Amino acid sequence: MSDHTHPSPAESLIAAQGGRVTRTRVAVLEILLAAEQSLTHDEIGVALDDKGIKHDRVTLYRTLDWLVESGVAHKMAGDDRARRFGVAASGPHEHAHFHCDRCGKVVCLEGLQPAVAVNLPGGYQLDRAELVLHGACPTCGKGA
Amino acid sequence: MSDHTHPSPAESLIAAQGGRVTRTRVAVLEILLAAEQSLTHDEIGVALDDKGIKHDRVTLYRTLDWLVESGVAHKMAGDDRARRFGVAASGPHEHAHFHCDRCGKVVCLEGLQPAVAVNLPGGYQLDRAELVLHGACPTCGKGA
DNA sequence: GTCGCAAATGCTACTATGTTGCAAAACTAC
DNA sequence: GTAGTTTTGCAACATAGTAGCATTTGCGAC
Repeated sequence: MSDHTHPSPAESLIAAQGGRVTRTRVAVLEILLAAEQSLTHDEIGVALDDKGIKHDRVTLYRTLDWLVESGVAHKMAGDDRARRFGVAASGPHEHAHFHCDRCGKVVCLEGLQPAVAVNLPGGYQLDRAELVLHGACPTCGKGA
Repeated sequence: MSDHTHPSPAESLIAAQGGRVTRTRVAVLEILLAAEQSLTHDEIGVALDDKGIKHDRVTLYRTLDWLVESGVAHKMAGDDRARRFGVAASGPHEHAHFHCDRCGKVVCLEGLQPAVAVNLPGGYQLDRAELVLHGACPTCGKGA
């Protein structure tokens, strides 16, 4: 489908993970890269429709799963039962999330990881910390 | 069912919220109070069976919902799609959670709230912070 | 004590989210 | 172009949570 004059960043990112460059993966990754906030399966599916990319619900799940396993994307459980996905930027998992309680959007706050120098009680072994901030995003905070 | 010689802490806690003292609510709250970790609907349902309390799945959902709305309990989204519930101790929402990546259990770490002196980028209004620590709990950490 | 009312329960059915298995199609290497 | 493996698409299934409504039950009034 793709002629050799398409060196898009999404394609090379997928190829670097040792995966096949398919139209679905490229489209999904481009959507994730363009989005400033974490997206649900449903939102990505709609964006896929806008692009005119034929897709299946299951394929989308598997594609997202592959992206997460490859370390390209990251998934997180929101307030409801829908998981959200976003591109994992430079750092590994070391970034915080901001959840707007009004519009429900979730944005990734890169480059800020507080000192989680918590005094753990027993023999707890800390591996990584996940910080979720709740409040109002700039858009919603301005209106109210 | 209950004679007036039953001044259990769970009963009085429910009554203090202006709710009716039913066997289901009392039993659920006692289970939550006795549990050291957050429980899923399913786990609470099993515990309810052990107590011999007849219950319905929907009733359990509504009971937990009521407890959360009353401020007695708090709910949180875990790694999978199952929400977990625990009793909200002294503090409001100001406590961290520890998630064991091996056994999947979630415990509430009371009395530790790190300095979330995060420099928020735009006009974000911080309301509250939720900290989830990942790693191994004492039981799992010892075994491996 | 018992009567009545509102809250809570229990049931069925339904929606939403995510998963599994397998055949067909597409991507990559040769 | 052909072969081989991955990925997709479809259908069915599994799990988590919700909605509506009739019945029961706690609780106050009488």
